[in-house]
Amino acid sequence: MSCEAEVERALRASGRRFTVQRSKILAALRHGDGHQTADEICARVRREDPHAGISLSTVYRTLDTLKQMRLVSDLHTRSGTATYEWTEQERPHHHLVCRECGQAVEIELPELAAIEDEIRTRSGFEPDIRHLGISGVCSRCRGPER
Amino acid sequence: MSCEAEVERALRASGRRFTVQRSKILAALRHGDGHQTADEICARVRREDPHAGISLSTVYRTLDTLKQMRLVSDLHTRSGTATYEWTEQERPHHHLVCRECGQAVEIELPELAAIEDEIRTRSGFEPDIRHLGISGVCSRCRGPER
DNA sequence: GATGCTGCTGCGAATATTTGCAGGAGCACC
DNA sequence: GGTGCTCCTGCAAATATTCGCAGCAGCATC
Repeated sequence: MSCEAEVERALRASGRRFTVQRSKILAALRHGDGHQTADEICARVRREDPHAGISLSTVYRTLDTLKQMRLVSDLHTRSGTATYEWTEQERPHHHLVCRECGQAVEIELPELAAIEDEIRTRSGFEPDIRHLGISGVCSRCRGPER
Repeated sequence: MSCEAEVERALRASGRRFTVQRSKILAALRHGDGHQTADEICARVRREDPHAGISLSTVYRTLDTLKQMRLVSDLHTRSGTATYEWTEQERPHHHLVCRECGQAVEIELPELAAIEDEIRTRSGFEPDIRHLGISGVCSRCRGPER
């Protein structure tokens, strides 16, 4: 899913439309450095194409759509602002979010595949564990105490 | 941690204070049926004690504090409003949140303990996987399609 | 039981996010 | 290339959540 055409196909396949705005948001998502807020995405779109303004609502709505299509995942840290990132299908990863300092670190957890199977078998729910936000305390914040 | 006195002790131990407001929010959290929004908690406090009003900011702030103390966990579904619940330390559980209909179902996943160890060993991060929101598609929403 | 330090609260304002509605624009079909 | 059906967008308003600040209230200490 590295090419815009594929996203377009996916959108069409689910009865959605491929619009100029969506295309631009897509580009912004992929040109960005991973974790961007809705506001940043909006600003980036405007920067890359100063003429075509785009409304923040549209950014939120598009992100929501892409989230439902699993092309984008979001992360709520303690900062009060959610960040979004393009889901690299090649390398799923998760985030360890420190409860103390709010820092988020990436980690890969291939072991989770087994849990997915477990859920699928036990409840009929089709889980999508490709981007968890796991809370806890990072080693730096734990350090001084113990 | 079923008794108010214990929470009081935990608060004190971390240099925080045990206030009337916190006590009431605590009660509301435990008298409620599990998943309440900040607004509902605020309303419940006011209902149980019409005299002492309590501000919504305080509810949010207290929830944040309790979250940091791991006594409360939150869940963001697609509805745009977060819900909070008292963390039953006796029976950790997780939520399967359907991407289509937004419904959240509880599930127990003791297998996650192994993943916690894995994270701890590999990164020094002390994870707290006691209440995950796992997104996916529930069996009901999957049903009609296939 | 008075005092002082500092965390907590309430309030209002600032942000973040969602939603209703009317008009515009994809896209399938002719 | 025109038509119609819907989905999508922009805007503004509604909600949800956080934050700054001044005053109040725990709690430790005397």
